[in-house]
Amino acid sequence: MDDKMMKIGEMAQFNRVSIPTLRLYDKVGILKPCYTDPETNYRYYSIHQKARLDMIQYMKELGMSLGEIREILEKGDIELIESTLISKKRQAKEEIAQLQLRLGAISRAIESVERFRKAPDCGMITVEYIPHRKVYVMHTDTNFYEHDISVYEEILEDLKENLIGQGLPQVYYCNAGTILEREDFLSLRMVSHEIFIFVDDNFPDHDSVRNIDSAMYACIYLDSFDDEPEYAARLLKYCQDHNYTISGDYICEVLTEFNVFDSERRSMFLRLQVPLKFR
Amino acid sequence: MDDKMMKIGEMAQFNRVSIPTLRLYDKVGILKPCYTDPETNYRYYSIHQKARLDMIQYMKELGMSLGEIREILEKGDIELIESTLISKKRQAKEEIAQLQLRLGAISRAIESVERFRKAPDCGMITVEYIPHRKVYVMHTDTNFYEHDISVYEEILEDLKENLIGQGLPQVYYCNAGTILEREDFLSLRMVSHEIFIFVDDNFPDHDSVRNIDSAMYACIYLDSFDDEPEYAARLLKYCQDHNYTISGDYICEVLTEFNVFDSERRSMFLRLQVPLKFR
DNA sequence: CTAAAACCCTGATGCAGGATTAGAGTTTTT
DNA sequence: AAAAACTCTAATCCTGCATCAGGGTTTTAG
Repeated sequence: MDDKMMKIGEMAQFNRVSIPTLRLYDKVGILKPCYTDPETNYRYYSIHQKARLDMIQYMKELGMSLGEIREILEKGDIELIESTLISKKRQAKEEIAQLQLRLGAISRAIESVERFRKAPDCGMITVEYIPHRKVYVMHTDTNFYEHDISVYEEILEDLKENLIGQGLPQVYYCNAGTILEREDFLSLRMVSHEIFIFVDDNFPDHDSVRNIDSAMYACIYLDSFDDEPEYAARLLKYCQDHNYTISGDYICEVLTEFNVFDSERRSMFLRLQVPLKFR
Repeated sequence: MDDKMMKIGEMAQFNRVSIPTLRLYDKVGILKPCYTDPETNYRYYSIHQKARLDMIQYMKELGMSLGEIREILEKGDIELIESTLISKKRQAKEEIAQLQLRLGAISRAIESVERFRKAPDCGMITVEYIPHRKVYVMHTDTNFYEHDISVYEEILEDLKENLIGQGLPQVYYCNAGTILEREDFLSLRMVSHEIFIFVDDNFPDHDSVRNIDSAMYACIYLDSFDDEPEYAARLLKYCQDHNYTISGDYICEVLTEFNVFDSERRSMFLRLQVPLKFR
């Protein structure tokens, strides 16, 4: 015989797999040693079995589970091979798409952290240019300014449900905010029935998607939802003192939200803002 | 108290997670219920804990493990958050790259199956146009035509090692082949010291990478390595009978290789080919 | 030839992030 | 008060191995 029998260690080294792996493959039945000593249970492999091991490794690289590999090897059916490959292709595409979304989300999170580190002090008022943004808006029956935090949590949960219902990845859920109509802000009536989250520019257009035009904004920074009415009033006073013309709706934007510092409540960093029109 | 205490079931439903998940989060210490009845061990959650659960889910979507999440939640350190995010970003990119390669490999495998299904009979001779191809070549000291299959297996293993050494994904390993110099083929000397595999067109250029120009080829199909010399002779005779001018090296190309049909040896589908020059 | 080194065996456990189930206790509804 | 609905702990399962522990086998060195 030209068949040089190899013990499991040689076989493993020859194919750059581990010994436990070969034993596992034996157990699940995808690569049985061509001879097993009935006395000692030692496994002996033939050089020809390398071909099969190659095939197994190749199929694994294609993303197949050992179960799928076994099925294919058992049936040896070309149709099954093809249908499995096609399903693996779809799967790989889906995973890539998922990871792309994740990557985007991570990048936004990193940006958010950066913003947090360089955030101005609470109460600081600025006038700054804010580029175009896109938001996904949900209308609510209740005015959450009238209620306590638990209502806000519920509404947020509704928004999440809404998004998932649209088949959108939850990963967009990060920075939520609210919108107050211009007139309400001007008279400091804290009444809002709109909650939103920011979405990518390439987010598909939709009834619930609203574009917020770029503009100069008067902004005030704060770090708690509870203080919003007070800070909104300060912002309004600032605009009046400077004779600025408020040209659109008021936005309460959650810049960052790290629930890591306080296990009890949300700890946030907010920016209240109103668009201005000059001349 | 405006704190409505929720039992685990309500909390789970409210946040669309499973009950075992909440229990797990309790156990690993990333989300402890705000009150646990010491008599019954019932867990009671506050609505405010939703924020933290949101954060956990968000971090999970970013690809963090529960251990990493715990670390972040425990330390609440912005530096740690940022470094974790950055490492997750790198990780996600790597995974995407891996999946892209897999996707390409799957597509090639599907093509290979297609080719197998529509393959001509053994012994069929054709003259066909074959587009440009790129191969990764390895030179060998031994002439594997002189030896039996085990030497071929070893050389193949060397090739694999070679590829991995280059940092190339093993997934390219699929269709190998051999090259015979023109003169050797003309006198039917089966002597080859070159084994290769096909690589993508965008594979980086390299000493070992060789381009095979597009051309018309005389081809013969067969399904076993053992018959190669006989079929090579038939191919040569065919070319001579038709007065074709052989313009380059002979290639033995493995079209498909399914080690699923025969657990003992490689079962393949081969195409022997020589480029022709007309006029 | 014998002792030591190197190998091999089975079977158990661990990893991650839960799902599922069993058996027993608790709360809520009828 | 009984039944239904809920909760508890603890165990087991999933994947694809890695890593023991405890005990046999083969090979090599002296």
